[in-house]
Amino acid sequence: MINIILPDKTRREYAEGVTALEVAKDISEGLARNVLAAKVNGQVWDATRPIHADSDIQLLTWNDDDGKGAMWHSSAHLMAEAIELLYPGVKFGIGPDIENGFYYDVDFGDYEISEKDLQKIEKKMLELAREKQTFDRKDISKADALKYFGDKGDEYKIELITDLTDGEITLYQSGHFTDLCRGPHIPNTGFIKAIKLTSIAGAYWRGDESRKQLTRIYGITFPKKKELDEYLEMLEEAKKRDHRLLGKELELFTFSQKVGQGLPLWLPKGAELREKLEQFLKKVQKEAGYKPVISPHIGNVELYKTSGHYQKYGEESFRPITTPAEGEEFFLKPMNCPHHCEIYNSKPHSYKELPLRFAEFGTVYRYEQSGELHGLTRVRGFTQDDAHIFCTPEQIKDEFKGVIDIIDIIFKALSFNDVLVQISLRDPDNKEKYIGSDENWEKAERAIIEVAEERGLNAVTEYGEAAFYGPKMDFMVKDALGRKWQLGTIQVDYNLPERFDLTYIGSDNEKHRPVMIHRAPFGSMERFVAVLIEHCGGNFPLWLAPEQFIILPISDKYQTYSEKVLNLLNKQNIRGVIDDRSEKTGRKIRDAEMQKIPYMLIIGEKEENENSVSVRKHGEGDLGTFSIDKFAEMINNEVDALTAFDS
RNA sequence: GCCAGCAUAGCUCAGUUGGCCAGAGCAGCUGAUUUGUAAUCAGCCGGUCGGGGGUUCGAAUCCCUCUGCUGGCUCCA
Repeated sequence: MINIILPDKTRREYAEGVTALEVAKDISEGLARNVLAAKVNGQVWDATRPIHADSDIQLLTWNDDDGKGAMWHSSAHLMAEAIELLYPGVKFGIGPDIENGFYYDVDFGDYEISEKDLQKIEKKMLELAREKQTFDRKDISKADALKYFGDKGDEYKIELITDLTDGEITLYQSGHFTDLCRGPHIPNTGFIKAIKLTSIAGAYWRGDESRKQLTRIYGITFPKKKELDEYLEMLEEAKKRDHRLLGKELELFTFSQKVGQGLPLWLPKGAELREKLEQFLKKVQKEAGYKPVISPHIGNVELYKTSGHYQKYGEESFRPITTPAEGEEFFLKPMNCPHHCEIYNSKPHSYKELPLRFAEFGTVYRYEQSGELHGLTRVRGFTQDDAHIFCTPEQIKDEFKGVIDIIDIIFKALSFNDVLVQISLRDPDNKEKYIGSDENWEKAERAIIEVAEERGLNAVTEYGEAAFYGPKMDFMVKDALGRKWQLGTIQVDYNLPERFDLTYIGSDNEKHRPVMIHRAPFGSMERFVAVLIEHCGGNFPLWLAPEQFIILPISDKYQTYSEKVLNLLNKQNIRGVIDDRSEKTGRKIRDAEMQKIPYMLIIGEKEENENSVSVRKHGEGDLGTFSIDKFAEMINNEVDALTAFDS
């Protein structure tokens, strides 16, 4: 007999060789029907795989990420089976589960595969799923595995097996399909009730562009048809919120082939929005003791040789600009920090001045590969809401706190309520990869971890993810559709202070090396605005809306009064316009609704007589009649509610 | 950068197997209308069909090439 311990610490006795599924059945039939896989002593296992020793087990269902993983990984096998039946002789690469579904890389040989084939494969998959094929695990020796795939002519699997250790190789067979796989899998394919193959694309074998390109088919499956429908609806909604589409519709930004790819042009409304964001952050930063600095868009090659960026990126970036007479070389600045280091170096510093915080909305240019460019999220010219904090190692913790406060204020003002944090530390087994003293690293890493704990941040710690120059903390938000976006970042840097020979005079009258902290709460204005557009679907919070209201006069008889209202509101810093077209009110309302303008002020005879406005709220409808002052007060209250912060 | 797909008016899109001056709706302009909570009517303007080259009696349509966009891959100081 062996002991099985469940997550609630209850202990049950079973015969050796019991499976997680049998344990589930013993608890309740209903539970057993939902078990996709299990965790045995922290390791993911097939629900049907025998357990031979005392173990802690956790049953995994569709509600667990690992349960979904097992389901999608199994779906990849199911798809491979369908493909093999439909296109005999194809060869398979790898087919893992991913965050939203799964994919399989396939070498289709001479078959021509396009989007149209996906339906056919889906249909076959559903057919096979109904057969409730089990996934049977088999241990196999390396030699036998090589023989099996050798006979099949599957060179990709052979390459994979070659890198594996004999004794650790397993195959899984489901229906007609046998795959090299470490598992785990769901009990049978019957759990897969709804299937959607979402896209098809090329992918290099093992991500290496010198190797053959395989066809990657992405898909997702669900245990219920309804969940697939919801997922497809979410995709539709995401399409509607695409910032490239809304950017065009709401006239926020554009691109021009003539200006150059990846170089965004901000239109008046987009610029208004961006300026509001910048003004807000500037105000917050001023309160937090930041000093504005300004640096030019190019820098001498020597600057980047000192910073080290030239050695690392000089060859694969924009070519230098050369002066005609002297032949001096300048680079478009890819970062602001080298300039800021020289600002620091412009005079000697005392420990009493630290921390020094230099802030700049600095526009930088990076040569991104053309295939990488995407709307505003990946561009070649963008503006970082950058700042560099020069401080002592002891001050790192407080400075992190200060930056986190700023990030909190900003995320709150923009209703990003779901924030995830990643702490990236150095790889403890590979310390020589990093610059800076052991002591300093330990101090900084400890400070970051402590701050995260004290602030109760929803943080995960990744070892080996730090930059070579220091540990960092990255902020991710989940948008209204649950999609994750990486935004702000805080990074400790021991490298640049060294390279630029930054110093301060300590209380001991000796020279010391400051630590530098890079931080950008938004990340870049371009990327942030893109994420914001998609988060709110173009319905910007009132304080950011390029036009907060639009006046809709019933007829041109009320033009004078409309202008008076406009002036009164403008004086209170409320932004708006008048729609003085000779259109019917219904039409003006429709257009204003489509432009997602927060408030529509309808003005006719009644309003003019009583010095009021009739207010309609975007997406909600008629709010009734307000005096101009009352309306202004309402607007200002709404703005204050989000943008107020404690300094 | 690589693979695949796409590119017709400011926007969204039609344009049969190559064949008469390349079309529609919206936007814009002009006029009429003076309008009360999601589209008033009429007229007009607007395109060397992404650029270049080729095949053909004839190309938006077929071929080559360049540019850009989209989806992936690789990359991201």
